[in-house]
Amino acid sequence: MVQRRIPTETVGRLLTYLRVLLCLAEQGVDTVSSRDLGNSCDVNPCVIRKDLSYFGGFGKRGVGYDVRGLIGEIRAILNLNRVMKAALVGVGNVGRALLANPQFEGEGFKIAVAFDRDPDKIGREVNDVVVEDVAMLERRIREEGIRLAIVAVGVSEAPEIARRLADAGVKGILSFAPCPLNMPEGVKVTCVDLPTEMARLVYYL
Amino acid sequence: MVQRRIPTETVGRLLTYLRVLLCLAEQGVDTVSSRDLGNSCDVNPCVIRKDLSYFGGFGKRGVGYDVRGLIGEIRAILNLNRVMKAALVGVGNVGRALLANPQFEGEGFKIAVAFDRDPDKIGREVNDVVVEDVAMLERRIREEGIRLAIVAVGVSEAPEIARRLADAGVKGILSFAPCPLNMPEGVKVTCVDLPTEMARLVYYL
DNA sequence: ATGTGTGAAGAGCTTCACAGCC
DNA sequence: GGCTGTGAAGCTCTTCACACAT
Repeated sequence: MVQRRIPTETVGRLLTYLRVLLCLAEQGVDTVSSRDLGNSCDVNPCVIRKDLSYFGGFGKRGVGYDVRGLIGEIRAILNLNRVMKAALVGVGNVGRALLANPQFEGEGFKIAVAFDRDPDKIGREVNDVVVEDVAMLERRIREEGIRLAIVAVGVSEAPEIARRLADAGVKGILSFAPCPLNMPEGVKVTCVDLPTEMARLVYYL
Repeated sequence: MVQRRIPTETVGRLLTYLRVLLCLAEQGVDTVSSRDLGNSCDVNPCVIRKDLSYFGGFGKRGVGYDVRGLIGEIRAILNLNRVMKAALVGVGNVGRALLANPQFEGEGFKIAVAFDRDPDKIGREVNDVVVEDVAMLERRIREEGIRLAIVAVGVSEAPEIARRLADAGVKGILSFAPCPLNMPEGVKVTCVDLPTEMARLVYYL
């Protein structure tokens, strides 16, 4: 696996392939061709072969790709072979749903700490995670060496929380607040915004 | 507003601009330059000016863009000026959170019908929407003329539900099930998959 | 026969640089 | 002085076409 120049688009598509491959594996499929994978991912087969060839030849000519093998290769490329600790800030509707989601655990993520400001919630245990006081945020993030966080608080608090997370050493934030977070260089933010996703669909109607 | 050849990327960025502009408007900001907007969106100012110039000159030289005016223009470009009806299938954790989310209403979407298969849920009212039997899906979708749907059911049911929605005339699906839906040509699917978004962040760590 | 791997050609997007306007 | 609007240049990504392996 030689890591050369990788198009940014490729990274996004590798994630799509991984998602579909995990489904195929669960269905007991052993081998998949770039054509079949392309159909499921809505991606041109040429693109798939090119994407994978950036990292080496994982397929067998005349046959296709070994599903489990390819899952491993893509995980290696994307640094997903270890379980990664994450912090959750805000244990409301969204936060609780995330804690309850078994998919995270299954795919290499572990919500190791959760914070809220509500005294009624602090100390409560949700899915093996004890909710802690948000005042402890910086200290606990540093203690646990956490670099990934999920922000599930309101718009009025999100920018402040994000700044504190970044100061404490967090490098990646998944935010559910529909507002800009203005992070310093080196901190990557992904905003999960459902009305925006709906609007994107509208454009293609 | 002349609609020429628009890069696909531009559509995605227009959505980002819109999100940030809505925040600015709420903060009472009247005017914004491509540089300031670029900082908030993490996009090069040149790109913003180019994106907007595909549709006409919305800015004032030496000044910048009128925030409210630009919101209107982008909404017009993306066909977001009418309230759009949507269907929700699956009133579980995620489904209920969506029904409770006031953001949808505020941004031009109205969940007009909701379906579930659980007899205990059918007939219940959640945020002014009565949960209906999923058996009525095709009929109600056609009656309401709905073209947009949110799929919040499990992986085992999602492909079947999606197929039924497409057969009933739905053209855009926002899915929370982490599996391929294999839709026919002409139906656009967006998959909201949080572990995948987390994995994307990991790559940039 | 079937399907991958890959250089080369082609398409599309981004950056540049500066004219034009406030 | 400041900022937009836009052709042209530059670059990256995608598509093509075919050699090569099974």
